[in-house]
Amino acid sequence: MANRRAEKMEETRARLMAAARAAFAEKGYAAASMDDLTAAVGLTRGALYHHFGDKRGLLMAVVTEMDAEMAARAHAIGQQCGSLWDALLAEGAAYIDMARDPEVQRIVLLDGPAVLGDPSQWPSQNSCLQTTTQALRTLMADGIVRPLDPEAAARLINGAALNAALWVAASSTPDAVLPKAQEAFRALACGLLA
Amino acid sequence: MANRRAEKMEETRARLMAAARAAFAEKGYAAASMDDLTAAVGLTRGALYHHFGDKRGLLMAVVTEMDAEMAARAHAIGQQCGSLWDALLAEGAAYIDMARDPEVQRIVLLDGPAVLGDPSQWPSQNSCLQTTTQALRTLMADGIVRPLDPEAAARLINGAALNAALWVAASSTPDAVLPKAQEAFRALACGLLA
DNA sequence: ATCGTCGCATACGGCCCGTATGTCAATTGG
DNA sequence: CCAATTGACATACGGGCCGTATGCGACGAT
Repeated sequence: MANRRAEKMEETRARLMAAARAAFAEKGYAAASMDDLTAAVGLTRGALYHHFGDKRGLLMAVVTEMDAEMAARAHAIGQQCGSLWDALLAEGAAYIDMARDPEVQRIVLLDGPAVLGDPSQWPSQNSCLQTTTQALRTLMADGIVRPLDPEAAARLINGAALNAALWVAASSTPDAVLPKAQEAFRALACGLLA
Repeated sequence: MANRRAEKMEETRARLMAAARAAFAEKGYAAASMDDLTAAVGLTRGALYHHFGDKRGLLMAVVTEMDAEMAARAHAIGQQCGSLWDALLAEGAAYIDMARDPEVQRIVLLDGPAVLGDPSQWPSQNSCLQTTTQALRTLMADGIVRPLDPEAAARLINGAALNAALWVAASSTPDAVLPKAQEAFRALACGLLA
């Protein structure tokens, strides 16, 4: 069967992406050398260009993967809440929390937008944003949130959370700052209520 | 007098920064060639490294300049408002509006954070953030804004505005989207009121 | 068992950055 | 008024990295 070949191919692909996550997070996108990156998993640039086309393609693959992971995690946390509104708040808080991960911060929040452009136009469609928008739409229909453009509101909410996360992560005392950021986030979000 | 020499030096410095603003805005930081950039104003890389140390130093100088311009402009707009609260809202809206400028967007909002790190730790101290924080502190003392960490609230407000601006700028119909973004911003900000 | 396919390695050219060195004008001191 | 020095800027060099073109060897089809 042609299975053996495909399996191995998938494995090298996964190894390259894992190495990329580590290298991009540690050195930053620009300073990460493709030679070093591939050598770290016993391959060469040939494999990389075969799978991802170019350096940017590799970053896009990594960002898409991480974006999906973040969305899944936030969604799972939201599911555990009673009301949709509480779920929205919880997802925002979870988002802030996840951005404390240096890998997420550097790759998804800093280099991603700079290299790939506006997140809302990524192939992954920025899943976090999509779920938030949908939740807001429902909440507006139920009269819980005041009528606004759902996408605009989702954008601002996510933007606030994102910057809060950056602030927390860059702080010298992240654990002390985190609750302040989350409290301010909750206060801001209440501005959306009807 | 030693003046003549200093004047000429300042002029070349200004010419380099102007060329850098144009090149960084058009090509992006990574893709901007220092050879091309300096040649565009009739100089060589020698002048550049003499004045700014390295490529990053040039970006830092440009960002600092633009950041100061933005802060001054926002502050001027805020001054025209009757109440401090209105001023805060107006400054936020002005911030969103300014970020529609592709130069600001690319240099200050995208490449700046990616290359120089967290904006709140820039030498320019991100003047926008500073004024916002101070205004919030006063508003809290007056009981207009509910008690929160002023820096946290300022961070989130600015973050929301920033992302709104990116969204507007990346939109295919910026003029149609701008009012939606500004309305959503005002709604969010009301969450801070006591 | 042979041939084609393709995943991956190797080789090459070119761009760009940072530094070290050179040069010439302006300034200073006598 | 002139020589020495400073400093702004140009030129030259080395190294690294990316993208592409080419080569090879293994796996799968027939």
